[in-house]
Amino acid sequence: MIRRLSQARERGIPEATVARLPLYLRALNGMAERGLATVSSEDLAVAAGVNSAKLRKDLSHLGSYGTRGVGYDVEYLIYQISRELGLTQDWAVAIVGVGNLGRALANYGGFVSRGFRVAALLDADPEVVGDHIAGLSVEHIDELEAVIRRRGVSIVVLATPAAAAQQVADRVIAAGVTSILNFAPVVLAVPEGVDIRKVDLSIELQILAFHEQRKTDRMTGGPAMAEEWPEAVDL
Amino acid sequence: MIRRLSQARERGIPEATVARLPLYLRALNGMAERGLATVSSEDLAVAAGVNSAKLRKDLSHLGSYGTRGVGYDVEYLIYQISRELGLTQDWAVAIVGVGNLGRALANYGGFVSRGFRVAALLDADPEVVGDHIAGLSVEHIDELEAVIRRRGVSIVVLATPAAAAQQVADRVIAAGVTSILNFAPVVLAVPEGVDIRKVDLSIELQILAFHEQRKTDRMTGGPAMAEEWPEAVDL
DNA sequence: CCCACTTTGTGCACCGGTTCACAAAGGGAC
DNA sequence: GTCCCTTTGTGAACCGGTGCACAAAGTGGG
Ligand SMILES: NC(=O)c1ccc[n+]([C@@H]2O[C@H](COP(=O)([O-])OP(=O)(O)OC[C@H]3O[C@@H](n4cnc5c(N)ncnc54)[C@H](O)[C@@H]3O)[C@@H](O)[C@H]2O)c1
Ligand SMILES: NC(=O)c1ccc[n+]([C@@H]2O[C@H](COP(=O)([O-])OP(=O)(O)OC[C@H]3O[C@@H](n4cnc5c(N)ncnc54)[C@H](O)[C@@H]3O)[C@@H](O)[C@H]2O)c1
Repeated sequence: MIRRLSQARERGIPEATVARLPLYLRALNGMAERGLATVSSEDLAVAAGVNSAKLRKDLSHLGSYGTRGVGYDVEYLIYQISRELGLTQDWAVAIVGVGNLGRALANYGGFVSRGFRVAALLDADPEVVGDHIAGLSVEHIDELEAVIRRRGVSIVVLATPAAAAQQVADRVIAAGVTSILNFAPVVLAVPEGVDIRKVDLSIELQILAFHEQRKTDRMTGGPAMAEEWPEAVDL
Repeated sequence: MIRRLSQARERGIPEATVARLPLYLRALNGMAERGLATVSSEDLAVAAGVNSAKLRKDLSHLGSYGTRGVGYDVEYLIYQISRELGLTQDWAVAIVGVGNLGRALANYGGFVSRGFRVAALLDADPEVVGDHIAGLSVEHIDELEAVIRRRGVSIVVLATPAAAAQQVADRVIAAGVTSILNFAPVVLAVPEGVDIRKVDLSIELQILAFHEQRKTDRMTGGPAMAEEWPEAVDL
């Protein structure tokens, strides 16, 4: 029986599933706070905003933790998902680039709570170095490698200007970090084995604008059916 | 010939393509600045960090703008992508919730440049209302509907605490907005026809942690092959 | 102990998206 | 005008992911 479970979990959870686990975890935490002991896939799916079959399939990748006819034990599922995501240990995060965004991130309490700890703030600007933010003193970028080593930093958040991001990423990777969350609007080139995730406000807005345009086009009849666009367009 | 193009563009660009167009646009802008007149799919693909076949297929959804044997005209392609994304008009954006994050966003110059204009800042805290940020005065949330109407706001950025997000979203949607960029860590329930995009720092970090754990597991031999997990785990 | 009811876990068909590989198209040299 | 070279645009195979639908498993009541 343990055999069957091991098989189910066979090295490798689909990427799409991994991306949803934090969502389930958040919904479950809400339920735990409200004192629910068990939850059905249907209810949890609604809370997480997904289809219940998808939810069950996702959870089945971790093992067989539900009880047919009953549902899932909330606390136990929280534990299993947390463990799968690696949230049972805590992760030291460094923020590089302490400007508008870097400060907001440093002051943000929301992620300190769940396994992540801001362990260092780094910046190149002598004006900024030494500032105290969220209980930390901003250190100089020259200290990067030393800080990463000393504090056991394993995840770096990049909040520098775009022009500096690649160069900082190179140093961070050379120092042994393999997980980077990048806010700078550049495509970072990184060696195999380094995970980059990017958050790009400007892209999100452009995607929204695209759909918004479609919606209003539809309203106003849109571009004519014939004569889709001008024969030639000068710039 | 126009017929064939119209057909290619037949109402509906794949979502995955839409999400990449801003990336191409950014790469193209860099090239235009460096004075390049034309670019091959291969070069542009490298700059955008994608496969060249994918890039060509993406662009083919907009029309047949390349020249075989030569490549794409940089300026013309910039224009076509901008137009497709709806960036030739400018979009009035309101930011609701002017705390740590809202301020960083308001001060951020990066997206004002490309078709987006921060037209209003709104907050519920009387302490914050009236503050001047990035040339705008923070207005009270009670003014929400009036401000949306008066300034022609069509995209709203939500940067309130999670607890307030749904309620603000409801009002914003009731006021006619159908495009929302949500930074609050909640699943928003919205009617059909409203586009929500979310940016969730905490989820990004959790995904990184998952992979980071896998990497270090691999190093240290990982969880034993047999006895995958304890028979029972108390909480 | 058995039956009716609930809910999980998953086989399977389907779908959007990716990638390969190549025919078709255009440019430039002579 | 012809030939060769480059590069696009796309057909087709493939792949990961989704959602339906249902058998299997477990619960609770009588
Ligand atoms: N502020 C936002 O809302 C926002 C939104 C989306 C994206 N971004 C992106 O995030 C990044 C930061 O934005 P911001 O508004 O905080 O910019 P900012 O200019 O306010 O801050 C950047 C900080 O990085 C520091 N820095 C510069 N070079 C450095 C280096 N080599 N090493 C270490 N630190 C260095 C600067 O001293 C500064 O403190 C930018 O790339 C921006 O495009 C910002
Ligand atoms: N700061 C970050 O780096 C960060 C990162 C990720 C996610 N977030 C999320 O973004 C949101 C904002 O974060 P923050 O750090 O800026 O929080 P914050 O508390 O600094 O700011 C929130 C602001 O929203 C205002 N507000 C509260 N209720 C409101 C309402 N009903 N209408 C209008 N305004 C209202 C508050 O007055 C406050 O000014 C939160 O949901 C947070 O979880 C923040």
